[in-house]
Amino acid sequence: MERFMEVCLFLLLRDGPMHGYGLAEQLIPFGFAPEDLNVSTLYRTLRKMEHEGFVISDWQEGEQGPRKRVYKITTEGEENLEEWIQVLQYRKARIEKVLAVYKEPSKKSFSKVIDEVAT
Amino acid sequence: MERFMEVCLFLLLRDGPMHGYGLAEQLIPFGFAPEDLNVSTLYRTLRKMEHEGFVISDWQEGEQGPRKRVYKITTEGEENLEEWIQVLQYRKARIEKVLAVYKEPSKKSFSKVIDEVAT
DNA sequence: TACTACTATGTGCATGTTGAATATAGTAGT
DNA sequence: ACTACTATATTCAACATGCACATAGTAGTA
Repeated sequence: MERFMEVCLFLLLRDGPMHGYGLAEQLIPFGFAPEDLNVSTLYRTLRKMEHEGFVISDWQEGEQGPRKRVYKITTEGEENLEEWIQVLQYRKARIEKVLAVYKEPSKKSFSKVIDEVAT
Repeated sequence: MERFMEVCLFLLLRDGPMHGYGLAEQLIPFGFAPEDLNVSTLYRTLRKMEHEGFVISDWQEGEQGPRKRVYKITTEGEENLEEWIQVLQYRKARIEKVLAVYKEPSKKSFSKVIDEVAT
C-alpha cells in the first residue's frame, strides 16, 4: 500500500487543520489502529508533505502539554489529493481484476490435468 | 502496489507451468503492459519465489531460440496465493474506505469555514 | 558476412518507502 | 521521585522497485 497513509492525511486535512498526534487518532478507521500505525512514518510523511508544498504548518503553543505543529492543506495539496484519488481508483481496479480471475474456474487445459494425474 | 506482480504470477502459474517471458505477455491484462512492466523485477521475483519454495523451475531446451526456465507452482505456493488474496481483499476495503470518505461532503465545521473566509 | 530484431534470463547500482529503536520535552497524577 | 500520557522528530536497517547493462540463441536481410 505504497504511500497510502499520505492519501489518508490529505483526506483528513481537507476537513480542517490538525496536528500530527491528533491525525494519528483520526487515522484509525483507515486501518491505522495504534498497533498498526508507525508514528515515525506519520511525522516523517507530514514533514515531507510540507517540504513539497502540499501542507503548511504552524506551532500552536499556550495549551497544556508540549507544543503542537498544526498542519493545514494548501491548494496544491488539494489538487494532489485529487490525483491520488485517481491512483487509488486504478489500484482498486487492478486488485479487483486479480480477485475476479482468482474466483474464475481454473483455465488449466484438460491435457495439463492429465499430465498432472500421471505423475 | 507492494508485491502486486508476485500475486499475479501466482495466479497465472495456477493455470499451468510457464516461463518468464511467456508470463510477461500474460501479465498485460493486470496492468503490466510492456511499457509498465519491469522485466528485471519479473525475473527477480520469480527467482525469489523459487528460493522460498513457492514455485519450482526446470530448463526447457530443444526448442528454437534461447532456453527457457519453466516455473511450476507448488502446494506451498498455492497456499501462499490464498493468503495473498486475503491481503488484497483487505487492501481493497481500505481503498474503498478512502474513496467513500472522499465522496462524502466535507465535515469541516461552520466555525472553521468562517475562519477561512475571514483571512 | 554483418547487421538488426526478437526471444530469453539475469546482475549491479541507485532510489524510494517503511519499520524499529531511540531521543527529547511538557504536563498531570500518585 | 516516578509513571503515564501527549507531542515531535532523527537514525539506521530492511525491503521493494526501476534503470542500465550483460549475455546468448535464432531468424531474416542487405
